[in-house]
Amino acid sequence: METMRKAGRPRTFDPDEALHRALMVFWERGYEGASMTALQEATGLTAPQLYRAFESKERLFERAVRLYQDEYGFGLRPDLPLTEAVIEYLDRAAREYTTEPGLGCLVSTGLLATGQDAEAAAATCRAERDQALTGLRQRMTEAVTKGELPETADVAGLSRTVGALIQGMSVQARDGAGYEDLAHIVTAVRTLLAAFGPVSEAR
Amino acid sequence: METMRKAGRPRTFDPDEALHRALMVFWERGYEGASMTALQEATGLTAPQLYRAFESKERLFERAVRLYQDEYGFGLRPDLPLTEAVIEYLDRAAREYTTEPGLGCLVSTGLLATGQDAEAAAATCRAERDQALTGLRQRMTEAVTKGELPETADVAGLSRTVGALIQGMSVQARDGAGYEDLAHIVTAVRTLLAAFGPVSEAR
DNA sequence: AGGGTATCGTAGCAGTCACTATGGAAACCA
DNA sequence: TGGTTTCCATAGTGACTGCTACGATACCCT
Repeated sequence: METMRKAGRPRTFDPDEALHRALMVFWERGYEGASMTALQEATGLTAPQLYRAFESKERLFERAVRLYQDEYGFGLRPDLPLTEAVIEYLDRAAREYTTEPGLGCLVSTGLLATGQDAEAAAATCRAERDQALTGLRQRMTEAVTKGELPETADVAGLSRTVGALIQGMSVQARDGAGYEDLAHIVTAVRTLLAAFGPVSEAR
Repeated sequence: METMRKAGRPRTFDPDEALHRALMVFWERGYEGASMTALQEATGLTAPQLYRAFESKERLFERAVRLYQDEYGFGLRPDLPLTEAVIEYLDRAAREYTTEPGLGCLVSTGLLATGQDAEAAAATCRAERDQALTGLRQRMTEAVTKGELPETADVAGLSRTVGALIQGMSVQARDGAGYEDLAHIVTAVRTLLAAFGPVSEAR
């Protein structure tokens, strides 16, 4: 399916590629730390080009976050039993956060404290974090109804705990931790969860 | 012990109070988000007053972080058995991060991604986080030699895990979580650790 | 009283921020 | 070919950034 030809002078650049490069800058430096001039240099574009294609720095950031979620985002695998899914989730985070750019998670540690001018961008990240947390909680309530977890299980607590671990791993990845460092966390959690192995397999 | 009287026109303000108010601004908005004008307004001081007293924005931030650690910082209580100390630590974090300003931990979530001009301030926070992690690890190696933990215990893993939980709790506090929310994490961890209760009490 | 010293308030520094006005150029359709 | 549309590149915009020169002022010590 070909994109409809439109009138007017055609673009001389690929917006998707520009967005990807902008994402990398945001990922590395955060929203406030990524100046428009830095974004221009990284994309090889002029300011008007960026603004015509993405409207504003905030919108560009929103698009970048969406691209990040599409390209690098992940969640609990639905095809695994809950405890295994949690372990796989944490291990995947340990791997993803420490490989390639090694900058942790853009959403988790991207935008936490800012000036009031970046309020909208901060809200974008906050919403994304809330959504991730909600996803965890939903999966766990499912697990209770499926009998994977006992009725007495503290769903809110477990989901927030896993979320906190992910976010903390992102912080540590930003501080230079490698996979082998974060993998220790995964094994520690595995050991802790192993004590509940019989529970997770009982119905 | 009186502070030595010195020559020159005396200060018309209390540097400690100014530092405290500056800390609050940094805490709320982060290093980059806290503009000098915002700091001036919060302290009620002029720019030259701030600069004569604190040299630069970076040094002011360093001082603020040190004050933060003195005033709000905490660690594992050495007078408790390890597992209890961990629980107390997490519960205290849940309380501290969500009460008063409710902004989480300045160090954990203060400065993660920034432009290159804030590199020094970011290094300050990173060093502080490393130190916290080291403190946890030392306490746990002690616990192994004391027999509180088995020789096979993964000290690096446990310390990083507790650190990650703390950092994650700070993120969630910034996102608006209250004590009751974070307390769920504490109880979840307590439940998980309870499975190892016999271990922590065996020698 | 007068020198030494460190503060004061006013005013403004150069540089960067995100963003845009403007006129020409390259595609479309009639 | 003319009209329309959308892009291009150049060159800025005002507002804000962290920071400081400057002359006056208020304390100490001799």
